[in-house]
Amino acid sequence: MGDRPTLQDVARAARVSTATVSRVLNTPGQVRVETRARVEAAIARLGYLPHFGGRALALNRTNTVGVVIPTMANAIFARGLQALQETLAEAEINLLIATSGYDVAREAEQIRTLLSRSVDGIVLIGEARPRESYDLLNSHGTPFVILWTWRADSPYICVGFDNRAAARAMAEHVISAGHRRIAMISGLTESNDRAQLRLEGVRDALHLHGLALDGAHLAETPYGLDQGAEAAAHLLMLPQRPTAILCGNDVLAAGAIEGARRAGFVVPADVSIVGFDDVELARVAQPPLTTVHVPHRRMGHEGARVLLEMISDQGPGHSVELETEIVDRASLGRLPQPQSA
Amino acid sequence: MGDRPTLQDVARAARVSTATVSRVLNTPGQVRVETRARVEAAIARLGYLPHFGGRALALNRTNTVGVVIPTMANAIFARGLQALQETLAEAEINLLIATSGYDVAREAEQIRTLLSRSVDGIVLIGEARPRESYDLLNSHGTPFVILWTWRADSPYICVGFDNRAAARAMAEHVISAGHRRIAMISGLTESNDRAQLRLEGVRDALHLHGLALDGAHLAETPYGLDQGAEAAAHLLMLPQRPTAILCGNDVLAAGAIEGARRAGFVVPADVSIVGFDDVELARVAQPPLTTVHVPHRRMGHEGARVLLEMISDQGPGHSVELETEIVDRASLGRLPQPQSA
DNA sequence: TTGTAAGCGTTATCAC
DNA sequence: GTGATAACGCTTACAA
Repeated sequence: MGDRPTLQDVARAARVSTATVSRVLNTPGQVRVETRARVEAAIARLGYLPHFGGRALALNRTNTVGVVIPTMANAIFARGLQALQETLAEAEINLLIATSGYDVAREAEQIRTLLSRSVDGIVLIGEARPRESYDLLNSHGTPFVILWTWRADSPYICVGFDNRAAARAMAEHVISAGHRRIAMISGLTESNDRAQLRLEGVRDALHLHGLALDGAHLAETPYGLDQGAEAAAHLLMLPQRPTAILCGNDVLAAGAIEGARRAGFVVPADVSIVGFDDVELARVAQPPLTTVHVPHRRMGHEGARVLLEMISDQGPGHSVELETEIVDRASLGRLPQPQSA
Repeated sequence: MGDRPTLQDVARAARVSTATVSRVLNTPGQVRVETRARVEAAIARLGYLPHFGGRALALNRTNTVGVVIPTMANAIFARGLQALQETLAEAEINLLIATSGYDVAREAEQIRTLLSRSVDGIVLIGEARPRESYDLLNSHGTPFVILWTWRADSPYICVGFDNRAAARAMAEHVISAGHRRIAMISGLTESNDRAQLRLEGVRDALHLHGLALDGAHLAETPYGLDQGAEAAAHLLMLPQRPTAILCGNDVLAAGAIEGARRAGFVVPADVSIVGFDDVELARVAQPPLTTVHVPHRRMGHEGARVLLEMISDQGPGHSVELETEIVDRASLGRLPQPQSA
């Protein structure tokens, strides 16, 4: 006990060579039935399990895909991962998960670790990272795909959606509901391209309608229920009180609803609040959140599929653009159209 | 590109032996400064990263801990994992995450995979699994800890809480609020000891008060918002309509609130609904859920700590019982005490 | 159909 | 301080 049996041990027990045991494991067809039976019996009796390190060394393949996500605490990443894993599991591939805590230096470190482990492929979130990380990835020739974002002219293989366009569409939606005094609670934008793009998308739409997001009406805060609540309370104290608050994700939005309620405002009668992501929280919040539905499961499945292709075909891979969709629930209210634009 | 540099390559480039390069990497103090500088330059220039497989073979250690959870789609596991990972990361240990989908056979398979990868330790959820899995674990001598459950007489190292006692306490709480017609929406109990224990705990408390949970008042369903809603709608159609519904977790409870509302009932005026876990959903639901707070972050941190001890000291490890706590929010209403028991 | 033996990239035990 | 060299467990020509 404690001393793990090796191929040698199995070979001895079955009175064959290690090569034969290896064949039983990998190409059982090449072994005579009786020999095979003897070997299999020995394997079972000893509780033998192949040694991954030895195999990795001999094969230069690990059947492992690595992924670096910002955090597992955000349900949307966890759920995307679940989908990713389901598809990888079908190909008998395991997932090595690392987190960066939204910190680029930590992410770079995690990428090194994954490469060091000879993962067959890597999944990353978003495009924003130092050149060195991309260089390292390329010099090792390890295929990688980027999730949660998609741009027409991205030099990388992306399986995701256009954050900017999606946010712009949501802002348009809010504007066409009659809102003019609009505020935003954004996630931290530093080295988070999804947050940046969503903010830009909102700005795009406002600009198109001759509106703007002045500093006072933009709150930037880490994702969290409390942070959303606090930001909303603050925005609602402003002299030019917003009639609608766009949030960088559903957690912030759910928090914002709570903050608004505590400050004595009724959603959406007094203030409209919309989210982004469409997680369970959006459906449970009261009023239920009008939000942008992100196809997180499809993203996971497609991402896995594309990466698997790159791994087996050694091909360049291809990006996939996924569609988002505005889910109209009840947190967005309609305002009478103002007389003058 | 594509062909990863090895220790040999670095050694050649730095005009030293592989042994010296290895020393620079592992025990830099033993190498003369100038030699070290030369080697480090070569490492940087070549973009060398140690080969994990080779190292695993030579060291018989992988700096990896494996964990098998039912699913990442449930936020509570994802969050527990996040905490687990934070503590492991401090010890430079990586997490290999596998999911079982609440299926014991798949879990057994995943345990084999983890052992095959020579993980230094394993984290499992709950105690319910076939003897063979435990035998395999023991025969390999790989330390493991069990999370999410704790029993005084468990033969395993557990870092968790007493699910039965916690559920009993919640049921007592509901009873002492005056409820007598009580129903439960449980998660699937087959090979899920947490779900079983929570159900038993509720039964314990009811029994103590001369009450019982007849078949009609017990719904067993997979975790999910829709499942909770459906189960609640069904229970509320019963002739002996329950005044309180205990749920196996917060997702079911949040769904139940939705189901009750859609069926025209007001929570908690018409029916009280309580949950278990205390995830974000509980706070966001309207009315906010009265639920059992599970210290998922502490569980992750403590679990990691205990496992790390077992790995380094080779000691037997020790279980840790964590306390749960009832969080009173607004989904539990008080009923006038009935005249007769 | 089976066995022999080289090689995968690292670390560790020796000498020097 | 540094260099040979023998493990570590596995796969895979090549031989038999």
